[in-house]
Amino acid sequence: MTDDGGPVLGRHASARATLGSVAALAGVSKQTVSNVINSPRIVRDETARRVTAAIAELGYRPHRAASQLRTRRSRVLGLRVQNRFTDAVFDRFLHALTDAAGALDYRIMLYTAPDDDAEIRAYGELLDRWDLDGFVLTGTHPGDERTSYLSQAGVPCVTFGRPWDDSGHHPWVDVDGASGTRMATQHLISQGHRRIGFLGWPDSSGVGGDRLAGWAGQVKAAGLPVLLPSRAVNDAVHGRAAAAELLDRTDPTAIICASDVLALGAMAEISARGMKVGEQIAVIGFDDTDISEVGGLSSLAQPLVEVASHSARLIAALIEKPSADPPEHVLLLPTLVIRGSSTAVHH
Amino acid sequence: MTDDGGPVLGRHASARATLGSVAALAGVSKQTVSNVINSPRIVRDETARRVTAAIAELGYRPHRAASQLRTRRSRVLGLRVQNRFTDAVFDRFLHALTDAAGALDYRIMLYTAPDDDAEIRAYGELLDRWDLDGFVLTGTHPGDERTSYLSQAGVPCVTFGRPWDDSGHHPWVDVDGASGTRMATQHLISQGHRRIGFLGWPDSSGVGGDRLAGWAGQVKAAGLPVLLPSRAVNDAVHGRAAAAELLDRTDPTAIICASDVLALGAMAEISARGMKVGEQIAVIGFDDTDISEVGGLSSLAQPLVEVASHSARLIAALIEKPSADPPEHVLLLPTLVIRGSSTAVHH
DNA sequence: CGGTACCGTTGGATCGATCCAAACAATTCA
DNA sequence: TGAATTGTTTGGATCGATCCAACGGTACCG
Repeated sequence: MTDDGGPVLGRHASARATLGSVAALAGVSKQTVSNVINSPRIVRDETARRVTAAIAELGYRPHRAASQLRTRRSRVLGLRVQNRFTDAVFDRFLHALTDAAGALDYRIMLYTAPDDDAEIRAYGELLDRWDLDGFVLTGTHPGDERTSYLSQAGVPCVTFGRPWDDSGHHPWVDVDGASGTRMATQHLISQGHRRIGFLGWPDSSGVGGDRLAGWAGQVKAAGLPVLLPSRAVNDAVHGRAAAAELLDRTDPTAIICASDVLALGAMAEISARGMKVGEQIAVIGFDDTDISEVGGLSSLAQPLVEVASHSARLIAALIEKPSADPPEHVLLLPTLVIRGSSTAVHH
Repeated sequence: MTDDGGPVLGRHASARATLGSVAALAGVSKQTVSNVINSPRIVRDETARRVTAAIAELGYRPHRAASQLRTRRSRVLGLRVQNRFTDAVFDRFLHALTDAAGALDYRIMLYTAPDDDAEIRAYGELLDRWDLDGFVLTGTHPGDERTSYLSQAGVPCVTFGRPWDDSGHHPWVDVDGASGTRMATQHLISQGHRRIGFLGWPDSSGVGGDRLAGWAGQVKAAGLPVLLPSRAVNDAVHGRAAAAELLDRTDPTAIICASDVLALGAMAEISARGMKVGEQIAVIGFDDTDISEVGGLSSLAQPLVEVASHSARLIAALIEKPSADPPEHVLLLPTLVIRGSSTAVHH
């Protein structure tokens, strides 16, 4: 079999390039080649040029496993695949994170776990066998023990989501849900609404509580009645039932929902009652998923690309120079995307 | 610092267990320990017992990078994160695949690529630097060059999706969309429908063509009019417009859609015209996403857990014994989940 | 002119598992 | 009993990159 041209797919080259072969071609030692790659400053310019040329000519790519064996650094981050994250948000985040990590030369390795305890049990294997450099955790919640476990073990991690109880000795990135629902409320008020309800999740702590608080605060600040929220687990069927209850009990002209899925349920209920979404009752969702676009649903969009790039940046920093500085926290604002569900004329 | 108890998190143990330390404890050579793990049959029972005990006592876990350096096997599979797969299907597949691969001691590593060419360009780096053992490809389509590229390079791969043109020299797993839409059509006929339309994607080859063919075949076989399908790119807005066009042009009493997203658009249009979905016009979607559950949309559910476990099994087999046997192909049937959108009384 | 300092470079040991060939033990057969 | 056979176990080299200690060379200083 002949070499089929170039180092595009190393597997086919007659012999894959190694530090040694590059060194031989450049007429220097292996160590110098390594230095050119890892600590360019200590190498003389002219030497560096020769080595760089040799690297290019051979299409040399450092072999991770070899490096990893010596340094105990894998350049791989662990990410748990959630069964159902906040709906359709997870896969967009996944894509953005893979990109952002890749830009810093990190890769994402997936794992699953039925619950947090199982996840914690899985860490040992992922660290011992695979040398993961760190974890990106999503879906933080009150009582979350994962971060304290990891930081105690000295393993770098970032969370997408604030720590809801401990003081947060790790870096995190989050989206300010309260500001989002505050914006949504303000928008509805400016459209003339006076009875604005909230359709949330059963759990009033964590993310759900945050989104609820923004609505409640703004409604109260405007001197409007704070209608008791209705609650449902995050699927459209329960959302619809809870919306029905909310409509019957509080007679609102607008409903802000903790998620698009709940909003979908609410819209279904409103339509089923022969009313028009946006005209008789305004609805605003959260997450700006496909659902929103179809249904003409106003919704709060999370800046997932930014969340991902900050996450990658923070964990890379933590891995590369474990500093004593206080960890950085990033809180981003969602964007209100206005569609027909909150702007059609009403009354 | 003292050893904080047990090998749960190896990083903290005073010294991590290696083949050597296990061998010393068991009073055998490193090679024998390795044999116990990798080729148990050639080791005497009593020796194996001693070694196994030592492994347990030290909480030994083989270090992948070391093994990988020697064997060129990483036990890692590459998977491209699609921006938008067939909606909400991807993240469920991802979860199932991570699980299924994990059960065979493989891990999933993600990568992104804007298009197929970029993906092919990315293979080199993933193979050379990371030693990926193989790829799980999704979203196959006519003209797909990824599989031929990989098989030419001798890299194992499985596809979720049939090869739509080449003869398929690689194993694949797919869901029989035509059978699905055939079942859906039959179901509608049994509900008394005579004018059954189809709302599909612009591209009539590949997945979309398959789903369309099932509908067309069954309608024709029943001696009913084959109404010219309407087509739209896969989002609800275009789906709604295309549904409007279909309703105007062919006056159907039922519509089968190539996806739930399109079905959502269709339902929106039907409601907007003051008609009731299921009563005046039946709708059936594809993928059985959350959308279906809320909207009471009948839909074809893909058996993603099975797809994932077959995919994992097939690629693992290919990696572990690259045989000359013809590659295995698995075609699974979707399940028709019947809801109100296709059963409410009509006429 | 010898000594200290620094800079760039080098050889060799090392990470932890697996490959291979050779050594050893147990069993069979002439 | 000795030789041939089969079955287990072992030492040492190896994968490819990085760590570390030591090297020769140039510059500067007293």
